[in-house]
Amino acid sequence: MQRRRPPYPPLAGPRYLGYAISMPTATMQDVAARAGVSTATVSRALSTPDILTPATLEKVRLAIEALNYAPNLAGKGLRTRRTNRLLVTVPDISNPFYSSVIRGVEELAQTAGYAVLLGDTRHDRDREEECALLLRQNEADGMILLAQRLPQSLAQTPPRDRYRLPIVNGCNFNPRLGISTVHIDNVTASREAVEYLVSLGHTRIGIISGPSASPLCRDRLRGARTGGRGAELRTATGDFTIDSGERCAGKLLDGDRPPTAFFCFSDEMAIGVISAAHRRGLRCPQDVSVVGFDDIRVAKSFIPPLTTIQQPMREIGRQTVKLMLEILGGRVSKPIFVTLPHQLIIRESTGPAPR
Amino acid sequence: MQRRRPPYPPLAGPRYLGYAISMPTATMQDVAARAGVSTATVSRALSTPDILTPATLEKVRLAIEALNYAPNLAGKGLRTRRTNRLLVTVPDISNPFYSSVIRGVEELAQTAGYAVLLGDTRHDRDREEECALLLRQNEADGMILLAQRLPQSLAQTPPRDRYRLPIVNGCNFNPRLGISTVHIDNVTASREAVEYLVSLGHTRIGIISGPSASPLCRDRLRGARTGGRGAELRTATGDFTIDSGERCAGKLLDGDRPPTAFFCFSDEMAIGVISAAHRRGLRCPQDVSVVGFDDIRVAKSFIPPLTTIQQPMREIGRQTVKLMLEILGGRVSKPIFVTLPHQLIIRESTGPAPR
DNA sequence: ACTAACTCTGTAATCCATTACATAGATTAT
DNA sequence: ATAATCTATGTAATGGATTACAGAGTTAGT
Repeated sequence: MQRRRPPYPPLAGPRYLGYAISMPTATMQDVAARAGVSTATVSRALSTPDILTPATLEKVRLAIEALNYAPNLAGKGLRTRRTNRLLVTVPDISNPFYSSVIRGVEELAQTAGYAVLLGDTRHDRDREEECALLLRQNEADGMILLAQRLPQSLAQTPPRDRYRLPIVNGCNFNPRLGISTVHIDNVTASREAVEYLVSLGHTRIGIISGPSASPLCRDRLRGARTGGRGAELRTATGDFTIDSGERCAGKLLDGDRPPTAFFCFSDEMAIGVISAAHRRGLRCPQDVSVVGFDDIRVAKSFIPPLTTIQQPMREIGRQTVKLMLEILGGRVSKPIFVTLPHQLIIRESTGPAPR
Repeated sequence: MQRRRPPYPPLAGPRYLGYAISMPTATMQDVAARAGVSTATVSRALSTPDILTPATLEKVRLAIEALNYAPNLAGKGLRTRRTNRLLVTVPDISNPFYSSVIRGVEELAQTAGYAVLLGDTRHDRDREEECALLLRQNEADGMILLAQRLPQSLAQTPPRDRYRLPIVNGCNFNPRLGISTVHIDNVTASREAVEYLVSLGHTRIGIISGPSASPLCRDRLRGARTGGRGAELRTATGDFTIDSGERCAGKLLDGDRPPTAFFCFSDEMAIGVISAAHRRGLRCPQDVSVVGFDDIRVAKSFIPPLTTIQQPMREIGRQTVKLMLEILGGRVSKPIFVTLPHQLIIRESTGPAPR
């Protein structure tokens, strides 16, 4: 394919080295020239083929084929002010809960023609702000927040207008923020988990929480307290990882009047708790009962299989995208709160309290 | 901030709804106007501040501040032909091995000023091709392949020129492809794992492999065969998930002369194997020994803690990015193969063969 | 047969930032 | 003092695609 000679000297910088050899990218102009039509027609052939004469369409099709043309999305995005990209922020991508949610996000995003930009914030506030900046720089059409904290820049918009922002929150439900959310009923779920432990006769229960700043954890704590009224609750704060679960459990188990049951805000922490107990010669569920949260893949194959609160992780991801599409389509006139069902799955990590 | 009135009617389409209220995006022209300079100067203030007079720089700084300006990356990318984005394809983001590698990718990419585009291919070939298309559409500067198969479009470039393509392969090492790779020595690692089982006295060993198409699995099979010479090897093919491990183990355990030891190509499959064994009343390691692969987070806290081949997952991710940066910088003149160290970690899921 | 109403394409402005080249003003050299 | 050399900025072309508007060619209406 011939490149038109630019009447003005092109950039001196190196052109895409890789492409130079393998994939000389044809532009729409090249296609237009080869098909003997204008670029407008080529553009229409791609976006609104029906309004073209079949003969014209065919000419364009052939030229596209011959040149192996693929539209440059930067050019398109510049003009349309759409990137067809969604930014997803997570505190830790290697956490199986988040990676499952992301899978759901990816699935629906892809179907809707969006690519997914990943922002692993590593629990770092600066990194969260950087991600928010990406949104302002038009790197993405919208942002799905799975990370705990909200970007500072959000604060500039008054709460009652925030529903219009292309921002959807996953998991952390806080109606006062005014942004749409997809979540489960954390209060009820936690209450049920602790009630179940109480019903097994446990009177000293350890609660392994997550970062206390997040609404999610506050809700779960509230639910746990309601469910555990009458029982003796001891709380420790982890960060959802196995290691933190192990650490927290260690602290409680080595203390005075150790709990006979634990309710953990993630399955990974539950695994850490069981592991810590195991190391101390305590068997699960005979000596300690453990309830997790999420029902990650490994939960049902762990030994013992974990009793846990199941969250529809993939569905949470899908629904955040669905909400986002509604917002981007301008079809939303108030914040929308989607509550998905959870379920207490009773397996073998829980049993009657030791007498 | 005043918007200049366009001499030509702007697009009718809806402007970014979300932004309309909260973040009216200033352009470089707005900044230039406010600072009383040209856009060229604003651009220079951002990219080469030293060549400007301190006074000018300050004027621009103030204007940027006042307008809360953030450069539009689409415009920038269009001109510079750089996106500062890297595409990473994975067969399954919810697989903890891949999500850990991605974490490493994210880390270094971010440091180098790149954003990460995620392509979860779900083991689907069409989806892989779609990702490859993204590269041609200038959605990303380079592609890091963690997915098994190589995109069809790669075949168009002769192998000896492929090192220039902005494509780096993670894990799947195949020198004949001609593209740079980061990997461990899968042959040796597998040999060591099986040799270790043999040294424990096991003579019937089950090998739980992954998709046989991938070079990675072929290498590991080869190593396993070398290490298991003399022993009786039985192979089953899974897809790295817990469920497939369970299924494969079931098949071998329920068959004739069941293995007393298993070597699995992923920790998740190892967990599946132990779970399947457990269901059949077989204890690990007393009745069956199991060796996994990867050393994912849960490995050391599983019960029993898994004996496994440790891969430096984060480092693999980081190194792929490092390689990519070299390629994008044009500093590479032949394919580069990086072999990172692995280590057999002996924990408690392996023991002497039952007599 | 002649105008009105459509259809299909083309022309050119536009999105935003970058940068080659031009130029005004300041500095140094002779 | 005059020419030569720098420095700091501005002007305007450019990247690639989209689309409002204009215009040529058809078809339909009276």
